[in-house]
Amino acid sequence: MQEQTDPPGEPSPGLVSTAIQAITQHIRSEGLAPGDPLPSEAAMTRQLNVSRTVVREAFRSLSAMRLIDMSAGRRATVAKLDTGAMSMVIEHGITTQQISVQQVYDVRRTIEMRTVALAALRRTDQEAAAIAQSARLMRENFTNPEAVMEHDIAFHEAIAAASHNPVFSLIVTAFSGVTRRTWVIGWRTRSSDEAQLKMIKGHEDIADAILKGDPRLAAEHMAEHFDKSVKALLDAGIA
Amino acid sequence: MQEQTDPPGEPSPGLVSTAIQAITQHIRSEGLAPGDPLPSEAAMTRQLNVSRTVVREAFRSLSAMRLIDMSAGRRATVAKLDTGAMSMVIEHGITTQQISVQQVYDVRRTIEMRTVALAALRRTDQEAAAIAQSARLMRENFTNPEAVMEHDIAFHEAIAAASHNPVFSLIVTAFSGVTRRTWVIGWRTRSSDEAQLKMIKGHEDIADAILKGDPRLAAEHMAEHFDKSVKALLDAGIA
DNA sequence: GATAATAACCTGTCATACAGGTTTTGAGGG
DNA sequence: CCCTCAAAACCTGTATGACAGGTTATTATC
Repeated sequence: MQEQTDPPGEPSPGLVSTAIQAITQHIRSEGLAPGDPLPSEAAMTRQLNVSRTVVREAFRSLSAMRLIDMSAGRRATVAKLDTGAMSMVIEHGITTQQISVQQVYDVRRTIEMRTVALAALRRTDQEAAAIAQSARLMRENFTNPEAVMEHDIAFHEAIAAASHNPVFSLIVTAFSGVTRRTWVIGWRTRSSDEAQLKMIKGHEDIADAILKGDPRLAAEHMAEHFDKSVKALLDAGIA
Repeated sequence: MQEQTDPPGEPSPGLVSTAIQAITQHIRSEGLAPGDPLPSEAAMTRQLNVSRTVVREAFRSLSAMRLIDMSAGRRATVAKLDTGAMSMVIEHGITTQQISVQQVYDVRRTIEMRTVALAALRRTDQEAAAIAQSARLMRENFTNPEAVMEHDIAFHEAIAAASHNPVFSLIVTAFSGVTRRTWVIGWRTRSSDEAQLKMIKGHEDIADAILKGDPRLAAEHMAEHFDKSVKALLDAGIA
């Protein structure tokens, strides 16, 4: 069923790349859905006429990108959409100073102005409650920065989820890692309790607007929130 | 210099994951920049006390995500920001029907409304010329759909580049793969030459607005462009 | 001191082995 | 006939050793 006799013309971009393509191609052509099993490594080894080493490196690569799930004993399965790979790319860009935190915030602002408007229009009651809940937990734990941060992140992810567009969720979640590394800096800049509570109030305003189903108001509050956050980071000297 | 004697407490998420973390950690702690060389596989093998198999799978995984570059004989090096991984994630989402083309277009619209405005404000003369050039090439090759598509894609990527925020470029470029799979459908919907030329005119309007440095006008034209594109896809029955 | 040959090092691929997991099979008992 | 449970078959995770071929460092020669 296959003639893998190294057809001439290819400068051989490596067997592993070929194997990766074969696997993704398999997913595509078989129309596999998340959870569906992939061929075993042995099967792939036979099909491609390469060593198990090559096949394994291909599987492992796809697993690293979270396109497939692997676990001992079981065959690999098609994975649900996951933000793992994107997060790593963004983190890599940050740590190697190819992108700045401020640039990430600009993108976040752009995207979240949209997610918050969509959320106001499309949120279910349950989603609105979850968003409000995150804001409330920020206030309740406000003496514990770490907790506030996690609820803040959950807040933004919940809004993205309520936009009912998983691509937005994907991107917003991918940025969460960066947020975890810089959040505290912004928090510290808001030195007084008053300033910190005001920032929390901003979140509650957003949640309210979403609950009321007012996309314009929600976007307005979100813009304000981001402008203040960026200002806080700039005050702290973040490039 | 290392005590990798399997400290208890970890439920062992796999040696490869550990190795991946060790490598990214190395990049971080050494402050490596793109092009800088990483330790050899043998060195990593010794440092982590694992087999070369494990280390290789870790390197290969990072290479698949384009965080590092590998080539035979040479040591791996830190990679420049690349859209490879993101593209694969998006494609995976599309082929497994976890996200729809329309959802991608909504995200593109959101982002490109911003990139076009930024481009109008920050573009260099050279960038403005490149953008205009892509639009012109669309018109010149307009009997060759494939060519028009490639210049269309280049057009949008050039605008993202002119925004001077690599994160936008990253995302826009990641979507190019999806565009390549659906573009023709939208083109065919514009059955008459007139409709097709009108669509090209839309691109020229955008390029002009960027050249003039008018962000508002540019965003307006971009919005119009996307609305028409989405309409074309919907007319063609794309979910 | 420049150049070319050589050695040392490095990655790419293969074969094999074995330790656990997981699913399948099948025998035996109710 | 169905249920239970243990053995078998299959699968992935990791280790080891080997060798081809590419790249860099070394060294000998002119």
